[in-house]
Amino acid sequence: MIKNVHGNTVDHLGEAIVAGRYAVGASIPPEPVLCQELGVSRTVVREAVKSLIAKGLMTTGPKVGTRVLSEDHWNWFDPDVIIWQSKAGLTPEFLRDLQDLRRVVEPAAMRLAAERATAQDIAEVEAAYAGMKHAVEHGGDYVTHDLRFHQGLLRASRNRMLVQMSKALGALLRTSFEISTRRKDGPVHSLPLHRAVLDAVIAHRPDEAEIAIRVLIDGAKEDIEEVLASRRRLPILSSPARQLKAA
Amino acid sequence: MIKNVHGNTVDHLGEAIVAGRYAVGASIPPEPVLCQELGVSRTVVREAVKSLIAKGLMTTGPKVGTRVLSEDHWNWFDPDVIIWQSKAGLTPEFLRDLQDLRRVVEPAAMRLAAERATAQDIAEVEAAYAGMKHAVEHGGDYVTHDLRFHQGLLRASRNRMLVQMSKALGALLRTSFEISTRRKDGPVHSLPLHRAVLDAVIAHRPDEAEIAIRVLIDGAKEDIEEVLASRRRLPILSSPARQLKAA
DNA sequence: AACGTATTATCGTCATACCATTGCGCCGCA
DNA sequence: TGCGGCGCAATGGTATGACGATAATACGTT
Repeated sequence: MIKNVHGNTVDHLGEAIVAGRYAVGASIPPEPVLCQELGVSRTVVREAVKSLIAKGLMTTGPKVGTRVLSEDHWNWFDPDVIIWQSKAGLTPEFLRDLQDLRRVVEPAAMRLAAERATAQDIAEVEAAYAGMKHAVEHGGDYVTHDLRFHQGLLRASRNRMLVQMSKALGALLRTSFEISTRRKDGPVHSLPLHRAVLDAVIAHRPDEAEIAIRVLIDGAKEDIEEVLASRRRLPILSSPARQLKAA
Repeated sequence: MIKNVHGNTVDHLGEAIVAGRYAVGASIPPEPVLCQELGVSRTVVREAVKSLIAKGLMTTGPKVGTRVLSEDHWNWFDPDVIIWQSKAGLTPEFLRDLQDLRRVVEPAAMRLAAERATAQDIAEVEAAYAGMKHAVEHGGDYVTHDLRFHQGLLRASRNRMLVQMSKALGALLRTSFEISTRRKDGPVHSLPLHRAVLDAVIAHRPDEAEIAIRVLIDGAKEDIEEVLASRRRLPILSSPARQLKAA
């Protein structure tokens, strides 16, 4: 498990920062101290910090130390940052922001997908749909295929920025889907809705695709809010994001 | 000008990669060679590479070398990546992607802003508007205030993701605005349109705000397409993005 | 009391050495 | 002659130590 020291160090520090374990604006322990705490060389610490700087989490300067930046400086579309946030605990604000984003991005992306999707794009999404259907009928992993379905459609929009978002949204979608599927009959209900989206895209009907995805998202929204409301007393949702790191 | 070695190295490599000077999938020269070419130590090269890895531009591995990843792996919302892309030359595809994104994001953001904007948000945008008005009436820098206007409204959406986009969109918006203002009477025409957006937000009317911003964006779209079409024979647009680095 | 200078803590850069991984070619064997 | 395993070496990964640059702090001078 102790594979590469660098990655572990970045994760460790990134998680700590995103979790708010260091106050924003405050200085992190000096390099030599961190070296000792983490049991790694200064080289590793410095390279890890450079990575975090690149992600907008911190700044450094001689004598001023290494300071944590405020949240509106992070690169919120960096998959790592999203994953760390997921692990740190999905706050209502974070879920709201992401849900807003989904409502903004996916309908528009479906419109573009309906105009631009290639045969290969469609084939991939069909495969994902088949997986979902199989999971509903014979049991199995529904969420993974659900994720592939949505990301495939995002990719079909043929817009680099939207594709980037599909990566960033991965963690949210997975969480969202796991919440939705927690309700009995969740998949059974949502399957035809997915079919409607896909059919509209195949038929090159942007308006229908947009409407269909809206229905889907709003359904998920209710599920999330419901679970969120009942979670006040519950512990943090176990982080499902780790599995994304492979991609 | 030779301030910090690290930043220069990152910029140098980042630009080279985004400009396509290294074929995707191909290996970059080994570390020692880069050290010699750039005249810096191996430490600096490694830290720079770590930064670029964090931005999704490359991967490394023992013996396999440092390979540049394909475009759909970059973090397209990283301000640096956007700037490098701008410097490398704004391809029609890139402009199309960003224009699509603007059409997707800004109307939705205006809706949210109309619902959530605080008094301070409004004040900032009003200040920007005043700057625009002053520039129109007495001459001066119009584009900078135009940029502040739009970014202020994005921030007013109170959504971290959208705020992040406002930073990433900065380079595009500036370019877009400079193209638009190149036409005589551009500012004179767009000023009342900006006023309409701001008024709608102040009045908390999401629908009106969305419509108003749509008019604004579509106007800019025409300008961009026109300039783009007439640019076939012209050299690359001089990069205006450098000035954003201060922020 | 105010200002300028000296101190010093901390990051920035460089240099060197050795470890770990892995692609590739060599060698031996069938 | 063909194939498979084994070892070499290239390349990034990590560790260490030294010195430079910078800016916050404290001290001393006016």
